[in-house]
Amino acid sequence: MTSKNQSRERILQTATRLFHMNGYHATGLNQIIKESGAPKGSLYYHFPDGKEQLASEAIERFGAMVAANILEDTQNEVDPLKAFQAHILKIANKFAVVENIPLCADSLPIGLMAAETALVNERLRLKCEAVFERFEEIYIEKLVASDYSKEQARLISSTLNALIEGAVTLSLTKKSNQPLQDIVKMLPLLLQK
Amino acid sequence: MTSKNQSRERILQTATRLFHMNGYHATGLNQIIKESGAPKGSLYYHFPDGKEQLASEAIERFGAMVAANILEDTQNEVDPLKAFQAHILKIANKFAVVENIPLCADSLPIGLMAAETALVNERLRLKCEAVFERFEEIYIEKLVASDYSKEQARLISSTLNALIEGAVTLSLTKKSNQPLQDIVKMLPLLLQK
DNA sequence: GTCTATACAAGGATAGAC
DNA sequence: GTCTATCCTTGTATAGAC
Repeated sequence: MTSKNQSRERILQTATRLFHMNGYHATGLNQIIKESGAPKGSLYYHFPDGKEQLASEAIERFGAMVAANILEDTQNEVDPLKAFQAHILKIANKFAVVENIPLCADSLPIGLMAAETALVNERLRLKCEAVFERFEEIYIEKLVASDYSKEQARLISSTLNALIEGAVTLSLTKKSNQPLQDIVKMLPLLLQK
Repeated sequence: MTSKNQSRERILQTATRLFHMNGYHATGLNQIIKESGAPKGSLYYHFPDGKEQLASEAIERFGAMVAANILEDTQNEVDPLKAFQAHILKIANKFAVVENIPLCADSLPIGLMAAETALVNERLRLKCEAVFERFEEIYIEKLVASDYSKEQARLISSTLNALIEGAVTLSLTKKSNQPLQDIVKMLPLLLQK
C-alpha cells in the first residue's frame, strides 16, 4: 500500500520536474525511470496510459503547486498590487540559474508544455488550459475583493497571466531575471482602476 | 546554382514552419524532408551541422519575418499606442485556428523553441535571445521617437515583449484569440508616460 | 547536388516470469 | 508490484554510388 504509493510518487515527482524543465518531447520515459530510482517495471503498472497519462498528471500537479504559491502570496497582502508584485519577485528570486539548471523547478513556465501540446494533443492541451484558468480565478477573486469591477478584474487577470508567462520565458532565454523585474515595475500601471 | 538554392530554400522553409508549430524536439528531419518534397540526400549537404544548424537558421529566419512585420506595423502609425495595438490585432486575426492548424505560422510564439532550448542548447538559446532583443529594439525606437524617456521606453518594450509572447501562448492553449484581444484593451495603461 | 542504403541509438510500449 | 527481456518505430547521422 505504502510501497505502491511510494514508487508511484517518486515517478510522478521526477516526471513533473523533467517535463517542466525540458519539455514533453525532450523527456524520455527511460530518463524518468532512471532519475527517479523507481523500479522500471512499475511505470506502466502505475500509469497504464503511458507517457500521456504521466504528463497529464504532471501538469495537474505542477499547476496545483503553483496555484498554491499564488494563493499564499495573495493572502499575505491585502493590497492586490503589492500581493502580485511580491509573487512575481518571489519567482524572480527563485529564478537564479546555476550551471544551466534553475534552482527551483516551479519558476518554470507551464507555457512550454502548453505550446508543445496545444496543437497535437487535446488531452494535454485541456489540462494546460485548466491550469491557466485556475490562476486567473485566483487573480480575479483577489481583485474583486478589492472592489475592482468584474470585467476589469477579468481583463487584468488575463493580462497578468500572459505577462508572467511571457516574462518567465524571456528570463529563461536571457538567463537573467531582468524581464521579471521589469514587469514588477510596470504592474502599478496595469492595476489602475 | 539556382537548383542548389531551390532545394536548400525548400528545406529551410519547411523546417521553419514545422519547428515553430510543433517545436524543436517534436520535429523530425525525416518529416522535414518529406513535407518539403526536397531530395532527401541533400539535407546534410546543405546543412552539414544537421538539425542544430537547421534550427538555428530557422529561428533566424522566423525572427526576421516577425521583425519585418513589427516594423511595418509600427511605421504605418505615428502614435506608438495605435501602432502596437494594430500589430497585436493583426496577430489576433491571423490567429484563427482551423482544424487544429493555425492559419498562419507567424502567429506562433518564438517562446516555444526558446523555452525548449534555453537550458540545453546554448547555440539555439543565443539565437532566440537575439530575436527577442531585435523585437525590443524596434519597440524602443518607436517609443523614443515619441518622446518617451530611454528608461521608460526600455521598460515598456521589455513588458510588451513578455505580454505578446505570453498572450500568444495563452491563445494557442485556449484555442481563442481572447487573450490577445485582452492585452490590446490594456495597452493604453502600459503606455502612459 | 542528389540518391540509396544503412548504421546506430533512443524512443515508447508489451509480455511473461517472479 | 516488480523485473527483465524484447519488439517496433522513429530519430539522427554517415558512407558511398551516381
